[in-house]
Amino acid sequence: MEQKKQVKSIPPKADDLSEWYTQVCLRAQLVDYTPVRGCIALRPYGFALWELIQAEFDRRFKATGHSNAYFPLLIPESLLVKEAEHVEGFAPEVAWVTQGGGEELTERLAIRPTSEAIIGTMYSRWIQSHRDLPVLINQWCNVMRWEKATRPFLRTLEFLWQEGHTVHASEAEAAEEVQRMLEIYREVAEDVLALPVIKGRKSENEKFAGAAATYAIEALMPDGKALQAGTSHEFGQNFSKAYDITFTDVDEKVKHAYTTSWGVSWRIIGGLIMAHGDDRGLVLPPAVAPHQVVIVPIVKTGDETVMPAARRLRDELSETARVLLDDREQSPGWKYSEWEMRGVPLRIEIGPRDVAQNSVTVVRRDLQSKTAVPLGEIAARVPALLEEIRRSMYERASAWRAAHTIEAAGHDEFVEALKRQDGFVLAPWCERAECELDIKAETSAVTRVIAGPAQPGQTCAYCGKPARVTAYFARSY
RNA sequence: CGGGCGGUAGCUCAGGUUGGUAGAGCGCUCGGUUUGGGACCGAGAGGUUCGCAGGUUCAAAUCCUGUCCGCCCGACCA
Repeated sequence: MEQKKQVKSIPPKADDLSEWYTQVCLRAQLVDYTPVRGCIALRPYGFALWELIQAEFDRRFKATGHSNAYFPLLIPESLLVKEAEHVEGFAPEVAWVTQGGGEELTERLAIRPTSEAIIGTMYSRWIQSHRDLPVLINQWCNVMRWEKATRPFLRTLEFLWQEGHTVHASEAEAAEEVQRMLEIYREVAEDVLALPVIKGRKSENEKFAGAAATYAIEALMPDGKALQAGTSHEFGQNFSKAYDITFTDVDEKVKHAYTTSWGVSWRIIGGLIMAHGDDRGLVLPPAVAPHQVVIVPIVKTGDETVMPAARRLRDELSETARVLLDDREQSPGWKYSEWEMRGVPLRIEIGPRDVAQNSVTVVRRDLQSKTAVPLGEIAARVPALLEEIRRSMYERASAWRAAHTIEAAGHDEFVEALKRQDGFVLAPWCERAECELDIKAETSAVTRVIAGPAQPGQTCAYCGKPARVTAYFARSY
């Protein structure tokens, strides 16, 4: 019908992912830029999305015995520097407070880039006996890292995240914790957010500053770059020695404990946006969509049947889903575009024709499919439809990732695949740090995670030395 | 941090080279008609004067210098 575009649309996702991404973030009203460089404002719709994601993680943390707590934003420099590798890793991106109350501070205070230092310090006071262990605490908070290049959600100076910090009597128990939490990250990413990820250990170069081992989940973005969507770290006794976290064990000996930390940030929202969005805008996974269903009434002048029917429908559906009845003055077409941009999974159109036929028109955001559904059946079908959308989104993303993951064994094949920058390249690798740096210099790709041990006799796809592992390589965000 | 581009109404942008005192479309407000894919008509408001600070000039949105912010590429980065 009316094809003239009154409102500027966003560029096609495939043409310019960066611009598309920025436009979707802004026009879906998730975030806005602020007068502070690199710091975004989370608007109500974006914050609602974050709260729903938080709830999915938080529920699982609690179910595995963790409690939430809160620690200071400011960390005295003397505490931060106690773990040498840790401070070296974070030093370039720490912001410092040097004045307070109009006076120069005697010791400058770091704005936390992460809280190992302050939490470790507190733990040393709280733990004396093996009976005090394990300590299973999580903190939801903001942190700050002085990044040079920033983008909404993916890399901002200040960001919201969660950091779990646990203490254990044995290395084995700590290792188990690290895997348990990594699995929760995978579960939320895949089963809730429909975001397929690979799970594995990080290389020496890529691991967390001060960690004995780092594990991560990595998602693949449409431009072939990998996005680290969650990390879980084994610290061994590195931090317990630095922060003096000791306990008297059953054998009456004083021992250093084993600690872990694990974190997920709002960066995962950036992953969702890029993985699922399309040329019309955002496509949200139903489980975390602030509005799972939007009802758009089509009211002709003089009609008195549509609005009451729409309100009844809203009340009925609200028992099982988050429903919004959009009764604003704008035209129906305007609302369709608006809610498509904002990623609402299901739209229900109800007009005089529907009312007359005792049905509604249901439109799926992921497929843009329109179906007439009898009014009497819609309430029962919404939950199933939402689940079907999640499954369909996951399958589409999985298929895409599978098509962009290749195995390479020989040097030329490996280098060419990485230079195409088209996705994950799985290859046998020697696990040497120098080799990884060489690969990066030539292809700008790095290891994302180590999938497992190499087959006996395999050689490194890049340098030809004996392979120790099989690793996923890609460029990264 | 290096290279490139940009900043003028809420938004998208024109004006700039040839300095002369700021415009369009959309949005917004009011009234009316409308409403099945971003409706239409009429009236109206809206810029401390063009990111900010200096400079040149009788005169700067326009020229010069610096600076801040944003975007892209690169470097860097759990």
